[in-house]
Amino acid sequence: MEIEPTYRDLIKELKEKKIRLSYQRVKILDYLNQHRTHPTADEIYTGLIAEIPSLSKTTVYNSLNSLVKANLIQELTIEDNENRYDIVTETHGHFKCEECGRIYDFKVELDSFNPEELKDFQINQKGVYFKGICKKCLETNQKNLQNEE
Amino acid sequence: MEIEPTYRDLIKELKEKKIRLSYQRVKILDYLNQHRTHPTADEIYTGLIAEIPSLSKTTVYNSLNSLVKANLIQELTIEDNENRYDIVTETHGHFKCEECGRIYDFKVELDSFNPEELKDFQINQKGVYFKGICKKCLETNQKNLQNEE
DNA sequence: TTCTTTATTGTAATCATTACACTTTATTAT
DNA sequence: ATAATAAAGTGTAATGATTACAATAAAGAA
Ligand SMILES: [Mn+2]
Ligand SMILES: [Mn+2]
Ligand SMILES: [Zn+2]
Ligand SMILES: [Zn+2]
Repeated sequence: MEIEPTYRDLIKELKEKKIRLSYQRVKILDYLNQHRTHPTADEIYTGLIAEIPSLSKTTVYNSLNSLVKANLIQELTIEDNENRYDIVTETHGHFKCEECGRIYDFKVELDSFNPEELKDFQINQKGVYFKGICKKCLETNQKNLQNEE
Repeated sequence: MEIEPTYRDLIKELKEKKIRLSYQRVKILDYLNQHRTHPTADEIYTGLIAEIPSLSKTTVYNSLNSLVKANLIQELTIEDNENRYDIVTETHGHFKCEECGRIYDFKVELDSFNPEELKDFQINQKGVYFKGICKKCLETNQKNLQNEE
């Protein structure tokens, strides 16, 4: 696979971490870049299997773990039964709708937030997860109520 | 099991939700009240099996789910492979040490924080999870380095 | 007590993720 | 370029937390 020049230094950095940017991994990265829905490993697998018939689900898991370790992507643990992946590695909040399951991004300023209780702690990662019902679902519910009358 | 008078109104509220405060559930609640370490279902089971030899792990899971639904306890999803439980239901932050696994509480003021992106969303729950290395582990690491010299 | 509902228990099933052994591909040395 | 070495991909089996299910027990209502 031809690699664009802009990726040169990235690849170099990965080489130092001994993480190769293989065909499969680039495709997974590309999928995450085009699908900003915070997909699961299974969704990524299903989305790529047509284009890469040889793809193994194990490869998806292995690749995602490598990419997380290289800090190219972020792993989200919102529900206990599924990990999700995000190509945006900067700290931001995630809202999961308990009705439709969609996950929304929102801005959160946490750089300046260092709680007293964690003084002298080394903080590596900050996660903010909200749950509730999204605007779309609230509107749908409202319409259904009106139709029932 | 004899129930203390202070629980009277609580039990009434639970009755309305059709959730009975059985012997096992009270014991689980009591365990969570005495062990503020955010234990897993398995840790609760192991901690109670000596006192309640008939206890089933399924009961622990069922009870925890009922207590969460009744909002008597809170479910924490920090890592994907284990849910943890907290008798403190007020919103607060959790720090998980990546070295020793301990989970620390910290204060977080989120009542006033309503991100622009979630305008018109119904927010039911706010979770804040930090990860890193705790003070104890950092100090231990430091000592080990000194001894190696 | 008798009827009805809810809870407990043990076992089997589920399902996301990982372990493992093998093959393929990429990198390095000769 | 060829051979040797290291990393990655693949398929299948294992793992492990959680849930489903059916039978039994306990609690509440009548
Ligand atoms: Mn995101
Ligand atoms: Mn807590
Ligand atoms: Zn929704
Ligand atoms: Zn620690």
